[in-house]
Amino acid sequence: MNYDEAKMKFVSTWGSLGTLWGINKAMAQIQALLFISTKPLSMEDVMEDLKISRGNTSMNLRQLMDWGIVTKEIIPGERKEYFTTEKNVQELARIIAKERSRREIQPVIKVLKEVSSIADDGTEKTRELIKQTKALHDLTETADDMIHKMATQKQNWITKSVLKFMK
Amino acid sequence: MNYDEAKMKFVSTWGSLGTLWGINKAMAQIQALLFISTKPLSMEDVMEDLKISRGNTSMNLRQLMDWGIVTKEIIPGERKEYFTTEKNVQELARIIAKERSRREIQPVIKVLKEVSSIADDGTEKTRELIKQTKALHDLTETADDMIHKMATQKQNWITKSVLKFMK
DNA sequence: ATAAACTTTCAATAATTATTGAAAGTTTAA
DNA sequence: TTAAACTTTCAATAATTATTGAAAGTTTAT
Repeated sequence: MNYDEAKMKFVSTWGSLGTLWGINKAMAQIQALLFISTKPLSMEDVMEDLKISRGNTSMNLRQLMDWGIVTKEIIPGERKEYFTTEKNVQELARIIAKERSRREIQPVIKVLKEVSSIADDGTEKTRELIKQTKALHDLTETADDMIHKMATQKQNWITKSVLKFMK
Repeated sequence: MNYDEAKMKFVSTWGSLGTLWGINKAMAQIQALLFISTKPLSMEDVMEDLKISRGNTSMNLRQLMDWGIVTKEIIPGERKEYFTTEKNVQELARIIAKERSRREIQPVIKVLKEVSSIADDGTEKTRELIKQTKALHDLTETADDMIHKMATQKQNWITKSVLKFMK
């Protein structure tokens, strides 16, 4: 496998993994491209490389900036805008975990709390609803908390020692 | 909020969260319905409650069974098939984590390994590709490992003490 | 064996989501 | 100020994904 093949394979695989971290294909591919680039890329560069339209590129770059994963880079003497992504995987994981939590998990936790707080009228079905949504609430909250804390860890040793401990 | 409102709210919220654990809306809603039901439900019950077609119900129940989250229940003297879901949230989390890992994360780890193993031809771009995909490989593998181990924990104390430790 | 009760399959259709491209908007240089 | 270089917006369109419903398939009771 040569460089170009490897690059393509990486970009398309990472793109299809987009769903896993809740973003669309083009967005994930653009990020992947920037992630392995040795220098900032212009919109032109991205369009050509991924063969996607200008509008698509513009919108997805904007979204990546909203997520805080990509930043504009001004290159002196250049008219075009250039883009870079966070290159540190640990930091990348932190940002993604935080954003997904805020956008998707927190709202669900809120609903689970509301639903599990309805008045217990003594019927079996109400009791079951309360019991089960409460359990989901606790699980979701714990998992969210955990992911957040893990992603926040600046060093890796703690993670590794926890893993070892859990073996 | 009364029982019916709470139920609806829970089912639709859980449904929209489907994407988070990688299944579609109908599938997540069916699971949610079974999760708070005090007794096994027939296909008829599910169809009526969620207002979805027979075909849709059948296909999604089958998928839930493939995931290992839902099981058929034979009720003596009844012709219809009845369905139940795993009621223990911890066990549910374990199954979901395992399946998602197998279906989505493992294939990506494999590609990252392949891509990060190409020959280093000494060029800057190749070096960057190798370096960055290696970092992603390690991160993905560690995260996957971690989630897997957490979900496997039968008791909760260890999780709680780890969280406390990380505060 | 047959028919009723039920489930599955799958081509057609609907709903949703992503993408394009061209017009409108913005910035910069002269 | 104007025009070239560039970016953004958004209605139209394409691609993808979910859903339907009816025909085919299966099981069970008689």
